[in-house]
Amino acid sequence: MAPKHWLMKAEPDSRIVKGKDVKFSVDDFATVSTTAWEGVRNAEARNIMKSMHVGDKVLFYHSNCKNPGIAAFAEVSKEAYPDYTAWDPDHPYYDAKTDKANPKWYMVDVTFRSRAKHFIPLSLIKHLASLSSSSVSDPPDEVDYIGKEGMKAIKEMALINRGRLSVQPVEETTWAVLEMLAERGGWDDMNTKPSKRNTRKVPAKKPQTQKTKGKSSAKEDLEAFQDESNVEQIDAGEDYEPGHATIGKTRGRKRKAETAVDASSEEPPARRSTRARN
DNA sequence: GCCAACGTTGGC
DNA sequence: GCCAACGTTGGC
Repeated sequence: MAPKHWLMKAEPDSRIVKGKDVKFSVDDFATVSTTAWEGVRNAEARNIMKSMHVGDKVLFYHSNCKNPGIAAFAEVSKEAYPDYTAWDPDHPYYDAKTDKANPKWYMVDVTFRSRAKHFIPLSLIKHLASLSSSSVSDPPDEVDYIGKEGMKAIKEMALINRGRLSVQPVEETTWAVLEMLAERGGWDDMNTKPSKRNTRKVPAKKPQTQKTKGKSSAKEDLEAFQDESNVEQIDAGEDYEPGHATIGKTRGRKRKAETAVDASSEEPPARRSTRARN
């Protein structure tokens, strides 16, 4: 089967959780070469990882930092196996509600391939996405090489529409566009920042209740991640065992959140938002 | 550090 | 099974 494409977020800046630094930057990644993507504690992201195969392509994304964006290219090097860090009480992402007899959290191994020659800032991606708000538009001159199709592909990225998903699918054409951007660059003199005014502004603010809006959009593509079928227990220590540097350092995967979801059995199909938006 | 967006929990 | 309250993500 042709390799699929994904985007995975890590935090390049230091952040201490339970006394441990969860930072994992592109430099850290290049140094260790292969890392166990532990710490994902969101059911949808976990299910997506379970659907990955060796050889699938991964975009390594810098999140929760000054300049978020795509920093490197990587590849899945080991399919999903139980995330043993969930059972370690001292680990930043320990989850008391899961046990070895019935693993709840999984991780894959990801191997570094190359740095993006031109770091692709989220601000550029968002800027391009905003240019074609309604109809499909031509790209700015600086990145005209991505074409209209490239603009469309970017606009449909989960990164734009599902901002909080830490592990997300990337369409093949979108991958090609991003690869091209990383290779050619050209936007350095472009103003991709939203400019002064606060883009996130929303009219009347109403503390709660906002969840009502319907953004139904791009979650359709996320279908097919239900999985069910339990990846059977695979021993976690094949390439490096717990306690090894890779783990000691911990990366900045997603934090906790989530739970419930499966409880007794494996989750129901594609549960993304449970409820939330409608 | 703020806070909007949105995912999760728990009462009913 | 709905939905308000709460907690987290992550851009800015």
